Formats: sequence, C-alpha cells, structure tokens
Amino acid sequence: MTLHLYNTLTRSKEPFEPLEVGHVRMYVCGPTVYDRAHIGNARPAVVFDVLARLLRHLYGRLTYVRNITDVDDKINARSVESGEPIGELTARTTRFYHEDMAALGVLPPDVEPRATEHIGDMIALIERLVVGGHAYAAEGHVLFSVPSMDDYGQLSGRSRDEMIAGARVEVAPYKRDPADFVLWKPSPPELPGWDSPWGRGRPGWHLECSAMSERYLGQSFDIHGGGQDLIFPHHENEIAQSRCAHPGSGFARYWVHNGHLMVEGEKMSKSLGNFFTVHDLLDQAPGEALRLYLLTAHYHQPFDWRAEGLAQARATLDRFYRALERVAEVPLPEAPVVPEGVLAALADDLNTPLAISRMHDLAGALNRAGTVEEQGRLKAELLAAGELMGLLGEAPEAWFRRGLKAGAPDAAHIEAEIARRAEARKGRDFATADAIRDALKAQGIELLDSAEGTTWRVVEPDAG
RNA sequence: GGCCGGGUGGCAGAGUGGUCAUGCAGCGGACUGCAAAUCCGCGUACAUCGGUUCGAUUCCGGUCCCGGCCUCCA
Repeated sequence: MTLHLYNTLTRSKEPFEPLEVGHVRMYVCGPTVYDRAHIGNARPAVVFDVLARLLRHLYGRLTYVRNITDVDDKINARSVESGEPIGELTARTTRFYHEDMAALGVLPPDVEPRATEHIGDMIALIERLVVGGHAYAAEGHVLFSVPSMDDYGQLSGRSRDEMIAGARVEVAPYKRDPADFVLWKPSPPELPGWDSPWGRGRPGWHLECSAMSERYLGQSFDIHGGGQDLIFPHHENEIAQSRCAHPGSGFARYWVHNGHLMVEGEKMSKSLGNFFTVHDLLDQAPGEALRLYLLTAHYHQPFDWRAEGLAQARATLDRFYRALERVAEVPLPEAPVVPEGVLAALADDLNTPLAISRMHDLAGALNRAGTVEEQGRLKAELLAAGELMGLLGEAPEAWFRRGLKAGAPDAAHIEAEIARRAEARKGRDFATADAIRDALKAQGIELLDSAEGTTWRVVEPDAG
C-alpha cells in the first residue's frame, strides 16, 4: 500500500517515498510554551500523531521530532506581566502541554528538543550563512539576505516583489532589503541572551527549527509539518536558512500543513470569548472524544469547532464501545489482522473522515456477526483501526463507567440493586423493577437489559 | 490589492464522468414486560450561469458567497 500525501511545495498529492528505505524522518513545529494549549494547538498534535502511527505501521521505523520553543518574545512578555521567572513559566507550561497531549492520546515524539539547548547550533548556522554571503550583521542584528537566494518563495508561492507590495512589511532601518529577516537580535540585560560573535543576543524565530531539524534528522529529511499559518513566513524562511547554509541539500521533501480551526463559525479569539484550552475542554468531555472530533474533518480543511459536534463525537465512541462491549468475552484471533479499508483511507492523504466511516462499517458488521470466529476477526479489525487512529484504547466498561461521581452509588451497591431487580423481574413484578431502575437513573446510573443480563453505565447529563 | 483553500441532503462530512458514502437527527418495521441498544427499510444533496460530453455534483470558464495567509498566530 502506497502512502500519498498532499505536498504544499508542489500543491499536489504525491506518492510518498522515504529517503532511506525502512526509516522515515519527520519534523513538526511544536508549541511556544507561554500559555496552556488551546484546541487549535491540539489539531496539529493529533493530526501528526495519526500520521506518525501510520508511518510506523507502513515503514517500520520513524524518527519523529517535535520541538519546544522556549525562547520567544511572547514568553518574555508574559513573564514581565506575571512576574513568574521565565524558566519556571516555560517548565510549567511544557508540563501542562505534555499532560494535555497525553489526555488526547497523542504519543510523545521520539525527540523533543528545546530551543534554549541548541543556541550553539544556531550560532554555527548563522556563521555558515554569513560566510556564504547569505547573511550580514547590522547594528547588533544578523539578518538573512533574501535577495541572496535565487529561488526564495517556492513554498508559499509568492515573489519577493509581492511581499514588498504587502502593506504590513515593516522596514527596519538596518535592513538592506525590506524582505530580509532576523536571524539574531540583541538582548538587553533583563532579557534572556547568549554570547555570540555579534554580542549578547537571542535567536530569531525561524532559526531554531533549521538548527534542530538538522541536528536530529540531517540536512535532508522526509516530512516537515505544521499549521497552515506557518507556511509564510516561518517555513519559507526555514527553507531559506537551511538550504543556503547547505547548498545542494534538499531540506524537507514533503511539506504537510493542517488547516485552521474556528469556533461556532467564528475565528477563535480571546476577545470573542470563544477561546478554549484543551484543559478546559477535558472537563466537558473525555480526551478521546476531543481527539475523535478533531479527526472527523480532513486535516487539510478548515475545522469548525462546535459543542454539538463534540457531543456527536462522543456518541460515535459510545457506538464503537457498545459494539466492543457486546463481544468483550470473544477471543481475538491469533494472527494479527490489518483493517484494510481503514488503512487505505489513511494512506490516501490521511483521510480520517473516511477511515471513521469504515470503522462504522466494521462496528455494524460486528453487531451483525453470527459466529464467534467472525466476531473475533471484526473485533480485532476494529481495535487495530482504533490503534492506528489512537482511539478505542480503553476497556468498554471503563469507557461507560468513567466519571462516576463522588456521592454516586458504588459498584457493589449497583450490582446488589441489579440482583434485587432481577428477582423482581423473575416474579414479573415490573413495578418494583422499574422503580429500582428509575431510582438509579436519578442518581446518574442507567441500567441496560440484554439477553445476557443487565449492565450499567454512567449517564452523562451534559452529553447533549 | 496579491497568493491559497472552500461552497454536498435537517446537521456533520467523504467521494465520484453514468445503480451505495458514513454517522447523527427524522419516519416506518423487527426484537423487547417496558426502556435502551441492536437489526431491517425509507430522503428527487451536490452555490449559480454557461461550455465540453451520449451523459456532470464530479472536467473547463464566468459569476456570487465564505474562510485563511501576506514578518514572529498551530
């Protein structure tokens, strides 16, 4: 099965071929750690987590690098504002990020480099650029000379002239060309800074990804990912830095960008009050539901985050887990199974909505299955599909009984009531049976009868 | 202004040059003491106007809307 990916560089869907047989290398732009991750930060993390799982499945070995940006003017500003020292702010925010991503079922990347630990690599990169005539020092700054690169602008598809025509280009007096961008800038004593040949200073934003991707993945690697808003200027400038520092190197070959996220049809922003952090949303729904919801639209499309959509994602997981719960005792086949339909959907440029619909097909077939062998096979396929997507990792019972609140009846009490009700039903005393069921329902416990007996689950009043 | 990406049934959301998306919601039925779940069946959907074609939601062009980016926002 051949993976196809939409490559921003060529604006077309291409068959994927790793540079090295059996080993894929991927770099994804990670968070700037100055605040809790919002749901828009979660989308690329989840999308590229699915891609990472797929790459490991298809090619065996993956080196996945996702950085932590811990030197940045937004961090400095937040620290000044709150009084919290920068080191504590970035360490705390990084910890929160890890917790939130884990709740979303996002596996850790293989390498998670911090910018502040690679300043030496960045300085070395700047020196190469200066020697090669692609960068120059001016007033304590070092700038990348955009006119020094013949084919600048390939990724974003814009010419230098077009950029200069843009009204928002601020031309600092020390720039030789309006399009030039900062590689290194001076730091006053109160801000983080490192000694360099150009004085005490700190790196420009684009530099860290060039330096760290080279350190861990080499001068040429397979996939570079991030949000669509990073295409310009961030990724364009990364390409400029890396390829001019190492003439002849290819840098990243496939550029994969996820679409942006809106909330209830509006652009997400703090002023509109529709700014959701992952942490807040985890109070409203299980992380797995947030994750599934993010995967219900193709990664390339804009995503409109809506409360109703989240409830639907949760209902979808209820359906999958119900199908699995019904065959909880059915053994899995010995040989590993591959869910071909789901795999094919994901291999086609990560078509997660189609993959989910094929998981629905599997769940429906599992509900209809007549023999234990068939049930075992379909159960295994659904679970394997879930693993590729980072879903269905819980025991069905745990899924349905999550959120059992303090003060609610405990499991032993519920089981005793179920037994009492079974006696009543046996004696066809349905009034008593229904009274027991209603009483538990009022306490947030729902009883479900089936041919095999009665099970229970926690009712989520906020599920609608 | 420039560069991108879109407009699919009540909702979400894939896909395709010519009988099927899928899920939720709705309607009917089976099953059930009743619920719930599950199963079966049911919908003249593809912004608009032209063009190409035996045939277009799908290809081409115009129009109208919507969204993103255009120097540090995933």
